[in-house]
Amino acid sequence: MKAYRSVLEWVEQEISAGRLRVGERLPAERAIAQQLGVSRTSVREAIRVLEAMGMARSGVGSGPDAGTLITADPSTPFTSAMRLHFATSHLPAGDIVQTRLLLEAWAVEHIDASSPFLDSAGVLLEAMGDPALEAERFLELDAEFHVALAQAAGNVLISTMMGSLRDAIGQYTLDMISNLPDWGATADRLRSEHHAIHGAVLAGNPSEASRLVTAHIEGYYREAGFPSQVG
Amino acid sequence: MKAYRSVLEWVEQEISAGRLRVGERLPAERAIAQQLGVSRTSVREAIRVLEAMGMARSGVGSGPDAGTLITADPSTPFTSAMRLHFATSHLPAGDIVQTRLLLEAWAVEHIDASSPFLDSAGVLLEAMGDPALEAERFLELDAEFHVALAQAAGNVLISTMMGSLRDAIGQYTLDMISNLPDWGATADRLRSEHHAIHGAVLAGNPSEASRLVTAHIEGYYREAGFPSQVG
DNA sequence: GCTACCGCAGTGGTCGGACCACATCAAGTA
DNA sequence: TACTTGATGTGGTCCGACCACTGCGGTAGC
Repeated sequence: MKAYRSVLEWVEQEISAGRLRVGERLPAERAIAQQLGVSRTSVREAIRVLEAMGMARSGVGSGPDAGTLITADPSTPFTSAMRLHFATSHLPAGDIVQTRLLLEAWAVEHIDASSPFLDSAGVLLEAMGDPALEAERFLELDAEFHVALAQAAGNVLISTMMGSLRDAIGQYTLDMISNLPDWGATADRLRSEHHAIHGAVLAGNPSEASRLVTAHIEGYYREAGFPSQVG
Repeated sequence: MKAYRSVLEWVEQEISAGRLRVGERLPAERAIAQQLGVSRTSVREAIRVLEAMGMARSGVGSGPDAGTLITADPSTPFTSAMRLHFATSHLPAGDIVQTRLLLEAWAVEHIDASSPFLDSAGVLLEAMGDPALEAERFLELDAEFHVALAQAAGNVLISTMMGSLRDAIGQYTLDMISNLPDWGATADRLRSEHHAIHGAVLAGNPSEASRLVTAHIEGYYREAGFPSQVG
């Protein structure tokens, strides 16, 4: 058993047993090392892993932001893992787009009409209306809009994965703009499609919203000449 | 910029540029440290993170298994991240089951009938036929069967996530057996449902397969008294 | 008495060096 | 020729040191 593994196990046990809770602080590195009979080096390696898992966040100094805090941010590992594996070319972009399509269609079909995230989506919609918007900024807002819709469905796992998928292929999607014959025209089309989706959700028509969002995403990638078949 | 972050960035750049490929070896820790002007400690912290991401595997000694190898195993980060976050109770089991349901229904609906994974699924089906099987072993084979089906759909991301979801709530699912009135009867029902799903897939009836697999999963959790509503 | 400053203490961040366990390979030896 | 043994290079672990940062409290100056 590697030393840093035993530290990870200890932390996981403490969390599972409820002795460590999200928002609380881990003991100081030197204290953990002494308690578990390992070196501070090994403790630090374990904390690095926890950090990569979105389970911890370290801060120097004293006071409320100091020490190592237990967090619960599932998006951290998803995003970075997806990005890295996408970089190895062992995770095809087509698979990512396909998955995004699946999650997103499900999400708009299961939206809670009273969710405050629907309002956030509306605000983003307005922000995207600005015709002077740069393509890059537009796509950022676009991504936020879609994630807001997913959040309105109330499944943290699905909305988290969706956001991470979008992040992983963000640069990729941006690069594809150059394949478009007329970005302005495309942006206009995306705007009206967004409003149609938002409208269908507000009108309580989930199946129509699902149909629209599927066509919306497929349409964009098709227009931009996405190399692999989706949907 | 933290030192170990710069090491991670360097590795990611090397991979993106194609100078490091999956299956190749990373330079020795001491060499990387010298090249990037950081301490070996920082290099090791970065490698720990890569390991947690399923991007590397370290081995001691000399020879083919020695050194740090670049790998591409997306299931590693998903599984451990999901397990940890599930442990914090910030990731509801209901969300996990719901997601699994979504992915699995999609998978059986998009199966490539010529995929060799369908044969693996058949073999697992036979193995599960043994009436002397322990419940724990049965559930393991069950999980493998479902993952095999997902693999037959050809989307690595979806099959990977499915396997990880199953792992994350594996212990949970196992504990739920004690809620069942009669495990033997349940196992028999699961067996026949598996055969029906497998049959529908082989018969080229994806929508029926999707319906069956949804009922299959929902039925099990409902019977075991799953606390939250699914589907 | 009040205020501004300064140092103390405790945190994570980084470093260099040391030693170990392990696996291979080549040189030396029987 | 066959076996032994040492050299070499890898990751695994530990230690001790020092730095940067932050908050708190005591202290000097007003």
